[in-house]
Amino acid sequence: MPSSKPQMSKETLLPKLAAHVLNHGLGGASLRPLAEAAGTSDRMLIYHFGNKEQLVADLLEHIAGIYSTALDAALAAERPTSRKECFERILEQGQHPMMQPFMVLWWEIVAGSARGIPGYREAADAMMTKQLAWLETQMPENDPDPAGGARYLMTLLEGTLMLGVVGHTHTANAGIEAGLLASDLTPS
Amino acid sequence: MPSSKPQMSKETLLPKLAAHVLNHGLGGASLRPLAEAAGTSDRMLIYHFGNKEQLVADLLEHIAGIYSTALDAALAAERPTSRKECFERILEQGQHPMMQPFMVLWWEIVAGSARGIPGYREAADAMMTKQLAWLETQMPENDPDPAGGARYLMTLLEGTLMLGVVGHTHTANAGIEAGLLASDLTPS
DNA sequence: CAGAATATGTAGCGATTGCTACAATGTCTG
DNA sequence: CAGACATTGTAGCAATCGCTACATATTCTG
Repeated sequence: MPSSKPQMSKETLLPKLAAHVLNHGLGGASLRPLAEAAGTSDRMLIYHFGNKEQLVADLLEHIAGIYSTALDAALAAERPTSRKECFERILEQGQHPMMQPFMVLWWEIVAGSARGIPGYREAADAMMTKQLAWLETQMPENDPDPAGGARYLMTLLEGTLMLGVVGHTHTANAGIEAGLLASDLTPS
Repeated sequence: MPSSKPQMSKETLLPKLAAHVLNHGLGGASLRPLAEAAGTSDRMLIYHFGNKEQLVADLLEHIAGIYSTALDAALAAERPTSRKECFERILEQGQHPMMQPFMVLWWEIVAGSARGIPGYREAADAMMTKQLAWLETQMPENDPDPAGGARYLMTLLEGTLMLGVVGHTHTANAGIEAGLLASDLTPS
C-alpha cells in the first residue's frame, strides 16, 4: 500500500480553505462546506483550529500572505514614466478578471474590519502595508516625492476601486482625469 | 380602550428595521431579532415583505433614502474657499462619531455590491450618485472645474475613508498632503 | 511489546435559520 | 347582518449552525 497518509495540518489545510473562500466568500462560509472543500470534516477543522473564529483569523493571515507573495512576483519589467501611467497600470491590473475573486473578498475584509470582527483588521492592514511598499517600488524613477506620491496614488486607487464596485467607474474616471493630471509632478 | 391599532405596514416598519440594522449589521441580521426590534414577529415580516431577500432590498432602498435626505439637510452655511478645505470639511463630517454606524454599514453594502447580492448595488449606486451631486454644490465658488473637481475629491474621499477603516489613516493623510495640495486648482 | 499521545470517524445536541400551515381575529363592503 | 378580505398569533418543519461526547484507529515512546 504505497498510499502515504495525507497527514493534514493547518498548513496543508489553509491553501484549500483559501481557495474555497475566494470563490464563495468568507462571512457566509460554514464549517461543513469548508471541510468538504478541504477534503476533511468539520470535526477535524475544529480539531486543528480550535474554533471557527480562530480558523477565520488564521485563514485571513494566510490570504494576506498569498497577497504578499503575489505582489512580490508582480514587479513590472520597466518602470512607468509618469504618475498617471503608474496609476493606470496598477488599476488595470487590479481590474483584471483574474483578480476579481480576490477583489470581491477584499471588500468583505474591509467590511469586517469596519465592524471589528477579530482578525479582519490585521489582515487588511497587512495587505495595505504590503501594497504600499510595493507601490513605492513602482513609482517613476524621476518622481520628486516617491513616498508621498505612492500614498497619493494609493488613496486615489482605492477610491477608484470602490467607486467601480458600486457602478461608478465613470465618476472615478472623470475624477482622475480632472485631478491626477493636474497633480502629476513627474518631470516630462 | 383608547389604544388604537398600531396598523403596521412596510412604511411604518422600515424605520425601526433600519435603526436595528444600523446598530447590528445587515448581512448577519435574521428575521426574529429584526422583528423584535420592530415590535412585531417574523411571521409578519414575511407577510409584509414576502421574503427576506425582498425585505433586505426594501430596507436598502429605505436607507439610501435616509442618506439622501440627510445630505439635503447638511448643506454648509458657507462654501469653502479651496478644494483642500472642501475635502477636509467633508472628511471631518464623514469621520464624525455620529456617522460611524452608518459608515460600518456602508462597507457592508459595498461588500454586498461587489458580491452581487440583490439590492446592494442599486442602493450603493444611489447613495454615491446623491453624494456626488451634493458634493458638487459644496465646491468652492471660484473652482475652474466644479464637476471634475467634485469627482476628483470624491475619489480621494472614498479612498481616504477605506484606508481609514483598515488602519491606514496615516497613509491617506500623507497621500492627500502630497497630492491634493499640488492639484488644488482653486485660485487663491 | 505496552502504554501514551495523536489523529480521525460517527453520531448527535441544542440553537437558530427562513418560512409555512392553520386557525383565529378583526374590518370593510354588500 | 353576511360574507369577503385583510391582518395576526400559534406552532412547527426541515435545514443548517458551531461544536462535543465517545469510540476507534494510528503512531510514537519507553
